[in-house]
Amino acid sequence: MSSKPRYQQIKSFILDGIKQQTYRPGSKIPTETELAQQFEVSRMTVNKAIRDLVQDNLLVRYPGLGTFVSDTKAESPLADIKNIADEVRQRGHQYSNRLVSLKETAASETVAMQMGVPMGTPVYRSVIVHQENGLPIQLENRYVIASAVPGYLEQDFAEHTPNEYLVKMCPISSIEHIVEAVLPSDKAQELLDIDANTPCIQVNRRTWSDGRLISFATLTHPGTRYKLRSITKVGSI
Amino acid sequence: MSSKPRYQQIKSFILDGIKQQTYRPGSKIPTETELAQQFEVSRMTVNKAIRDLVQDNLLVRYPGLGTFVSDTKAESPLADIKNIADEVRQRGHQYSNRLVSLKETAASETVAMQMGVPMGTPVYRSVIVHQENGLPIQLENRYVIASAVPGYLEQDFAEHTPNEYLVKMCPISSIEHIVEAVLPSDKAQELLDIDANTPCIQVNRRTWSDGRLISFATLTHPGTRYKLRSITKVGSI
DNA sequence: TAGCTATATATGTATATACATTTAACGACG
DNA sequence: CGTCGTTAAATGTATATACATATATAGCTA
Repeated sequence: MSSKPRYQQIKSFILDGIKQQTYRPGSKIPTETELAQQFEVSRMTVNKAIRDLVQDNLLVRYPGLGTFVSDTKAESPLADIKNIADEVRQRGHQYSNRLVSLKETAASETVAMQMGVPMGTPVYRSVIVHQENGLPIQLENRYVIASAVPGYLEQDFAEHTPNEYLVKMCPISSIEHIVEAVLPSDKAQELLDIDANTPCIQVNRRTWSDGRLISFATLTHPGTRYKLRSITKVGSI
Repeated sequence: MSSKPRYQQIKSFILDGIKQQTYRPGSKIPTETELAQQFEVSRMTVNKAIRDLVQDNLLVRYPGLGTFVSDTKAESPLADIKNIADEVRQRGHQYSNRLVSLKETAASETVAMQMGVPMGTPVYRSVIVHQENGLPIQLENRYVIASAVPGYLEQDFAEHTPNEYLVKMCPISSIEHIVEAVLPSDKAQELLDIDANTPCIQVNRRTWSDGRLISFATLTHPGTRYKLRSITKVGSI
């Protein structure tokens, strides 16, 4: 019956303010002292809440000035993969996809391990083939923690990808990509219309929202049809 | 003349311990209380130092158990592949390499195109096999604009990688990575000791210093022995 | 023997307080 | 009119302390 920690409540308050546009990008949020008075907590508790949000890139702080809502969306290496639909359209090509499977299931042992949840936890699983000008370029096999994204099964993925729905529902705070080279499984060969000897890039992606892991996906691209590109600005060395 | 904050000194102490392998991946570091006594600071100060390192994915904490050095693969936002030597050593393994070729040459047509210089421009070319515990894990084929990095040929690459020398010589301002999946060339098969059907990740990397392109490299990893990992904080809402 | 119960240990949260550092703004002075 | 110094405001660092929570272990009990 323990309620959430006080600093979590303050985080939620600020997060809501950002979502509701009460605090707009670039604008100043109340000072630590003000929030401490408002919530009747010590300044250090407010400090912890704000520190967390700074870590998530939602706020920036300037000593002597105040705390402000970030206006820059951190440019992400591998950001391109994030929105394959946009990427395809940006090339002036036609994007389409084919929903192979979409259902609620219980986490298997391997899935449970990847997602750090108990075996049998309810998850949504979707299998989608993304196509560029009708040619399959990516096989997406995704698991989502059911409790985190209600309404996932009712989505129409013809127009919007599952990922687009995800980022709309919960603010993604962190993404992990593990990239490897593999040969395609039988199922992948069939769905991507390639033969057994076509090397593929496989991206294993996990996303977190506010510290909680909410999705795990494997994205398989035929090496002959797809490349990942990332440009990184380096501060100083 | 202000010295560094106390918590920074404690961070450095722990970081050094990790680098020197005093604290190995998976092992337990001293408790907050112990560190507080050792440094004669309050527990909260130690807490701050450790929190920072947890945020950087260098440590993981378990309530009731202790604080441990992460054993996950070097968190390389692709940019950090640059230091494969460190990455290997951080895993507690032995790094070595084999210099296959190192000489000055004139840019061929394809190289010239990749680097955006006239054909025949003097470049240094090096071919190196990087090894983890004696097993080849990366084939590096690198071209460097000769005028940008004098002394490149005289380097001893046994201890330091070409990349380490590069970043020491010129401050890298930008890095481009293009990742693809390929099957290895005959030469790559031989040097990496793999067969023709082993899928490989090939990273094509170009680096700029102060707006000028200074190097182009292709890094080939057997998919069975190497994965790229990247974690990205996202600021979206 | 299986299971329950302290108990010790280590991290997690929270408070009240103090002083340091950074920045903007105001005002006095030349 | 511009410059310098003071002050106020805000975040940054640090301490001492208290209690909460999570985990493993040892010992007791049925």
